[in-house]
Amino acid sequence: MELNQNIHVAVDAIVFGYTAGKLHVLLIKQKYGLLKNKWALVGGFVKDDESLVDAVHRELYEEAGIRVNYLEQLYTFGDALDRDPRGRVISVAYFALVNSTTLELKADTDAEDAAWFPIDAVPDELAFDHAHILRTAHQRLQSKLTYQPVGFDLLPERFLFSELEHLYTTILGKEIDRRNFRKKMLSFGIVEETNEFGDKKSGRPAKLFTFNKLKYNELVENGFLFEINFA
Amino acid sequence: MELNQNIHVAVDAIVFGYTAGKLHVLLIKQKYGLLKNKWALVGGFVKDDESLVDAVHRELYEEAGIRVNYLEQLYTFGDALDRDPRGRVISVAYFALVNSTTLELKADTDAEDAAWFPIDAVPDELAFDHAHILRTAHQRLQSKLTYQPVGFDLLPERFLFSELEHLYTTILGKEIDRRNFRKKMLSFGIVEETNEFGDKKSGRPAKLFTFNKLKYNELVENGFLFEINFA
DNA sequence: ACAAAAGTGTTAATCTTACACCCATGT
DNA sequence: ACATGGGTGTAAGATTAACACTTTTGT
Repeated sequence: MELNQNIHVAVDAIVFGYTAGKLHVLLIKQKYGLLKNKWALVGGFVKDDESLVDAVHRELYEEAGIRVNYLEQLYTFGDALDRDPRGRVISVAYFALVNSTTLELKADTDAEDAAWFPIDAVPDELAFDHAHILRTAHQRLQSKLTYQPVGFDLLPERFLFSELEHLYTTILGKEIDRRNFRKKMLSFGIVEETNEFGDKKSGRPAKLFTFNKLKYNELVENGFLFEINFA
Repeated sequence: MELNQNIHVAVDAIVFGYTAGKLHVLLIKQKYGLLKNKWALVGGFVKDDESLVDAVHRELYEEAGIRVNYLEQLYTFGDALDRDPRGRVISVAYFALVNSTTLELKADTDAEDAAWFPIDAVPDELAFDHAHILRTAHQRLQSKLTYQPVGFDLLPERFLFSELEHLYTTILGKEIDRRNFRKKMLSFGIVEETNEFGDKKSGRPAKLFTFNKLKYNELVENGFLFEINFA
């Protein structure tokens, strides 16, 4: 095309994981460039013959060696002309969730290091406008939690009800009535009791539950809306 | 930057207006190129030194001579590599609303013609993947209507309650209980009665109402959530 | 026996739904 | 007087919110 445009297109992924009862985010320490040694979101330039999602998956794999559980486009950051010191770059940001069982990471070419940070302990200064992007993603997660069953994508396939409860209270930063929460969540019919028990240090043994995604999709077809709120 | 990337960045705007009791969308007849004479959304390439929103406003002004009332980023379309026959182009799509009082249009350089189409009578074949983008935007409008007071951006500053009612039923394609709708809408305290009357052909004269945006913003600060649903 | 977390019901208050008649104007 | 759309209240049903004690296990 003869058009003389000099704008570059990147993708960035905000990957959330829930481990040790805390929300974590995946960051990469920059290996080269002006921002060397700063922490940044996983991301990079899109190839000419590659779709945006493919680019995200590629970067996630190359830079951190992970496959995500949930991925959706978040927002395209392209209003600040100087958001990248190397030139005009717009970033299509994606929001991703991984379930905490395998948080294995392998550092690779583009990254000196990849690590999970608790959301309340990310480095003060992130590269580019990534602090801003992260804030946006965190808000999206919070609101999404109430009207889409994304919490399950952060938990292992089998989980304790108390873990689910705790995930909600931690991420939303709100207290919750255990009885009402359980009643409401079970009333949807998308969370099922297994007959296994989780292993815990103390207290009464607790059953493991699973999320029935097929059932959920089926209900959605018929106009079901997931919604979980509490004062 | 030495990076050799050959991806172009465009913006497109889906502009909705509500006139004559119907939802309309703004389209432009292509003047040049392979898609000459096809109808398309307002849009074009982003300049190197221009933010994305600025690009949208510029295109809206250049191609249709309008200023919009509400604008938000919708989605970035960049997965189909062949969505634009001219090369690899990703489009950051914006969702816009204009209030129906002034739907003046002036055609200009990039467009042979600009016109409003009723949403249920858009041309069968739109340029690029614009039919798809339009569908996405239409869904966004429908869902947004229920949890954000965007309906007011489609109406004149002073409007009849029946117009508001009608806007909801038309756009959502649902029936509605007039009494319950009015009660709920008024209960928020963001719609105010003026002491003027609208002019109508027949029936009892009806008061004009206004949307108090300041009040709404104030309420939102304090955690208010607009929500309007009906079976 | 005690510490720790799991599991479980009821009631009051609020919100939602369904429903129909009178009112003010123009013709 | 009649046609047209505007304006209004109430009661039943559904949902949400508030609240505390018993159970099962490990130590």
